[in-house]
Amino acid sequence: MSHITLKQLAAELNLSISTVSKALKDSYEINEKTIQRVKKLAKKYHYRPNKTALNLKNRQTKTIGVIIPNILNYFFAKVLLGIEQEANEKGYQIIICLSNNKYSKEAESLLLLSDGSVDGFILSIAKETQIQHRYNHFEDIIGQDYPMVMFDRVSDKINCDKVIINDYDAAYEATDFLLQHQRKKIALISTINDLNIGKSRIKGYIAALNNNKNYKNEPLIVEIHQKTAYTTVVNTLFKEHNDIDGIFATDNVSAITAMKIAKSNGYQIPKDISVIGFSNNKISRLSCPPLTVISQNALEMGKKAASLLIDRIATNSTPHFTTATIDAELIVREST
Amino acid sequence: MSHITLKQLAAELNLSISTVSKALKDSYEINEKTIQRVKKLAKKYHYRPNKTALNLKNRQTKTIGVIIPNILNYFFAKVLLGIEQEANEKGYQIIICLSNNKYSKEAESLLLLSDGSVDGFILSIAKETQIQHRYNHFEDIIGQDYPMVMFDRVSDKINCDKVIINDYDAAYEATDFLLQHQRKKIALISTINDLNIGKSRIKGYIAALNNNKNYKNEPLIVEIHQKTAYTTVVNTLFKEHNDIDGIFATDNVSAITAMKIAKSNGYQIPKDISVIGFSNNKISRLSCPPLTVISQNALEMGKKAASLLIDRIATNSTPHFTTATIDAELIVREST
DNA sequence: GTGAAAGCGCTAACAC
DNA sequence: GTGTTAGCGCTTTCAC
Repeated sequence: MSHITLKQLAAELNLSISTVSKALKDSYEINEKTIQRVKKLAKKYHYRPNKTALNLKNRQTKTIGVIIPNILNYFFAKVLLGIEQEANEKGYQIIICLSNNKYSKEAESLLLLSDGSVDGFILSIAKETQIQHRYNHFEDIIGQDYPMVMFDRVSDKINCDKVIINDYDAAYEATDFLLQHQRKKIALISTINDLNIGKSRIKGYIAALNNNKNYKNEPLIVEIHQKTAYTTVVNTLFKEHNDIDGIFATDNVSAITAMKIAKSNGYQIPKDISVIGFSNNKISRLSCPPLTVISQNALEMGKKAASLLIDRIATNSTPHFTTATIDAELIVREST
Repeated sequence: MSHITLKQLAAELNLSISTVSKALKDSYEINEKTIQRVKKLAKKYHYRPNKTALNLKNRQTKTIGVIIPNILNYFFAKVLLGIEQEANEKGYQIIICLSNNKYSKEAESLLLLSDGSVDGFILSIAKETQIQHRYNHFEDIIGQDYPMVMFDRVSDKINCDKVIINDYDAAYEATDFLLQHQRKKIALISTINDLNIGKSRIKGYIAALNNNKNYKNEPLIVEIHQKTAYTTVVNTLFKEHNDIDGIFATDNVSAITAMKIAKSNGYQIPKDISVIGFSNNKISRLSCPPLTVISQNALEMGKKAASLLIDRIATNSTPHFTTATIDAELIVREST
């Protein structure tokens, strides 16, 4: 990190700094021989323009701040992959902050990076933030004219570009798929009831049931609030409703836990009970049986978020914000 | 991003820039009343010192470049989590690049960030890089005096700080555990034979077998080279060796595939066959039966890597590099 | 064809 | 107690 500077090159060449700078850019002003001399020495010392100096001069960093609730979650990891690909292609770097679903960490990250460290933000709202409806930190950032794109977990309250999937439609489709397969009692298991996306999925589930004339049962919704509670909650569900023949879970840990318990209770999958999960991650492919899921197309979401942000950075004037919807997709495997 | 500057504050207050700067820092030189006036206005405009300007002035970025082979891999994601935690605590930000196990992307990332964008690097070598033994890009970076810490997939050829687990010992322990449970024919399945860590794990496996006087069989090592080949390779293994009663896999997809095939062939787990995987990830906890694994303590690795790097950045002189070994741990579940 | 100077936003040594 | 100046490394306008 003892980088050579224009100043040092200029001194060694007995030229001025500006001449060296121009020579390196093949300026028409500079004598061809000088250009060669300069380039030769620059090469020798592996000269590269200092990024920080350029950032200061250009008043931009070509860097995007990405704030993600949980990097161990396959969905978020894959969105990040998409963001990184698109950003790199457009010449941007990614600074990553992990909110761990905490409001405080999210707010702090936003604050730390809003000192000119980045040109804009891509984020998905932390669970705690969404539960507490504390959006002031987002408003602050937008108030400072930082471009911002929210994905997946977004909020109506915030005015910015967004990338989402249609959770309502996806849940509707999943539920309807179960109905098409003559399922008579379908339960929904959700760990994310506090989130807007969780609420949309419930609505889609209910709508699908209501729109089906042959379906006789009431919606049956089970909430899981603690990581430790999966097994007990699902056990209770099976105990109280031993005629369940379909499960739609808003996450795969729930779905797979349900399959395990169903199997241990003697159900055959998918003969006696069908199960659909959410997110096309590794567990869904490796579970037994492999799990039918709603795939959110996380890579596309990431790419779209990045391209929206970069466009916004380029033309920071436009007043109209867009909400892009990425198609979700039912991937049918052996659990249905 | 229309940040207010000292200059603007100074103009509005009819003071000089340096007075404003000092006032904001409670300098003893400045009149208390002036300090208050300055602070009030600064607060009003939410003044924050421009990070880029500070970086230029201080000749450091307080940013670490992290280059990771695959963010969808739970192990790497968790290491990243550890790096982020430690780095944030010490006031550093993380720029992330994903090499996708490609040499070209790894080299390019290193190049892009070595223009003063970061103060140092943390990375795990891309698979392709390790297969091709192309380490010139690392040497370049070190030659430029950039501090660098490698974790998990490291190379003897490169002189820098490292954080690893003892793959040999871990594999030895896993194999020995199977031997203690009277397993008579233990196979090793590896997807990472090209990697140094893969080779160490094989050595540990072989050593454990050799040191056990009662073990009669030869080491039985199966390599998987393509993502599509898991099922066929494992099927062949079972066909050729129907007396296998133990499997140690260097990754969990192999381990779980093996369990699936074993089950479908009528084996009971762990009665007829025991299986051990590598990495304490979600799949290992949710598989049926839950998989016994070697846990690499990824979070600790990340933290250690970050703290090593930050120490190195602080005192860039020291000539001696350390290799920290993080304890791996056998987590026993129901597959053994 | 080359160089001086200003400026990006900030800090700090040094005047006054 | 306040201001001037130089400098971090670079680009670019304007002189010569």
